[in-house]
Amino acid sequence: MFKVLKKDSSSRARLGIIETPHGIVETPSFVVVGTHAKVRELSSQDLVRAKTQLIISNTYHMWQKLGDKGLRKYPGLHESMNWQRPLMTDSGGFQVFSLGFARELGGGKVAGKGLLQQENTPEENLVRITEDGVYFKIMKPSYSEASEGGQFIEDFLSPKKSVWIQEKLGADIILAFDEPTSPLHDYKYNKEALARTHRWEKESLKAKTTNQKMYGIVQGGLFEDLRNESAKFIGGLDFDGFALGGSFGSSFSAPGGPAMGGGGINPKQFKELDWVIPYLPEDKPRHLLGIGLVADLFIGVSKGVDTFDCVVPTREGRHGHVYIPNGRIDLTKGKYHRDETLLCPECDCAVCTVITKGELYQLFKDKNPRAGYLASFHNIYFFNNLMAKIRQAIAEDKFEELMKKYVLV
RNA sequence: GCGGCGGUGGUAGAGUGGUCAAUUACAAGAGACUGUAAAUCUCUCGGCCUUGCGCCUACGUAGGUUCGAAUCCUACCCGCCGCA
Repeated sequence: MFKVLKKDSSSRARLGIIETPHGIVETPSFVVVGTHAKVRELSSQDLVRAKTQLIISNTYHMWQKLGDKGLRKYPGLHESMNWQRPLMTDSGGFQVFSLGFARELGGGKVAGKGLLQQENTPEENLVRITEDGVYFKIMKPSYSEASEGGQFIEDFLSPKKSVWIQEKLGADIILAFDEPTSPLHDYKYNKEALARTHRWEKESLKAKTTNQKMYGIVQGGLFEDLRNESAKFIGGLDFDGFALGGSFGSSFSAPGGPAMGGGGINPKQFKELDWVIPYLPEDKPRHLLGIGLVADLFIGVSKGVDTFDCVVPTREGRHGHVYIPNGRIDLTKGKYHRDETLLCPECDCAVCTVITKGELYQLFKDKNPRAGYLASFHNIYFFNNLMAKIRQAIAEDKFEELMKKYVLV
């Protein structure tokens, strides 16, 4: 399924190919997030034009959307999305965190960073974790009506159920069901959660009845010995690939080096990767879950990560932020009102060659959906293209050189 | 000309004696966003500064009543509507 074509001489970076029934993925690669069987704003044609190789959709959300009945007669993500290229699905494990402790404790999975509303306004934890699986508190029939009547029900997601759903969705690569913890959780809780996650992952593997490829997920939070233990345990199971999940230290999310408008970062700080990757089999792909700012991508690659998924290019694009070679610009700022320069002159994507910053500014001000569409398109292209540059650099033994431009001190 | 209604911060529009520098929305400014309940969320938004529940100037203009007025009274100016 996975072939390493070349290893970088100065780092753990590697060039590879993931083979799937729907084609290959050249790695290192960025994975575009299409949670609801749709990358927001973009058509599958757009995604191809933006050099997308692999899309990740979500088990929990598709399950909520379709129900068990709908899933039984679902034609599969490939057909539904009109995407005949590689696909993967997340197991729903992340929602155990994002709808649970992320709401209750505040903050995101990267230490010191928040999901939205990081202020001290604890929200209701919608998740009840048991040893066998997770109960999600759902407002039905719709969120808006729920506030009046308070019609809540609980839906139960277990490793077995997650795998069942993922088999109905039919992605090429599926993920084991896990429980990510918050950076705010202590050692004791992480240890308990890790034991649970390890058991759930074994159950996930056992529950699989198709020939879809399944990745195991390494957890362990911010604790070295737990990460080690998890990498050894999960790495020793018969998964087709491995994902790194859960919470990460605050070194992630740094703006990067001068090329990205930051002061440079120290790769030694990204310890969670060093703790884990040496214990994972060399001949299987490694995916870093939900991480993907530009600096993170470079550091991840240098430490041996093959694929990354992240909502940043699409979400921030919709919010008016566009990634360019020397950082990020906010197109909703008044200074772009009459800016007649192309969005990103160095970029050869379908948007940048045509539209100016001023035009995009106006579209954002008009709340024209086209604004988010164009910005998302460019961002995805930018991320995919950056990964292509990284692959080329590894092939030409110039990875370190390229990384210096973007992230190093 | 007479009568009625109304003139509030960038805009719209609340407030009809004290808790009003004034609800709210929009606009504007700043920030956040990492396996997407996220085309979302947070903060600022009269001026000044020692950023205090501080000082000053403000609810068409000018006076007045009152301990106290965006709120009541008088005159004037302006706008809309009706009648001549």
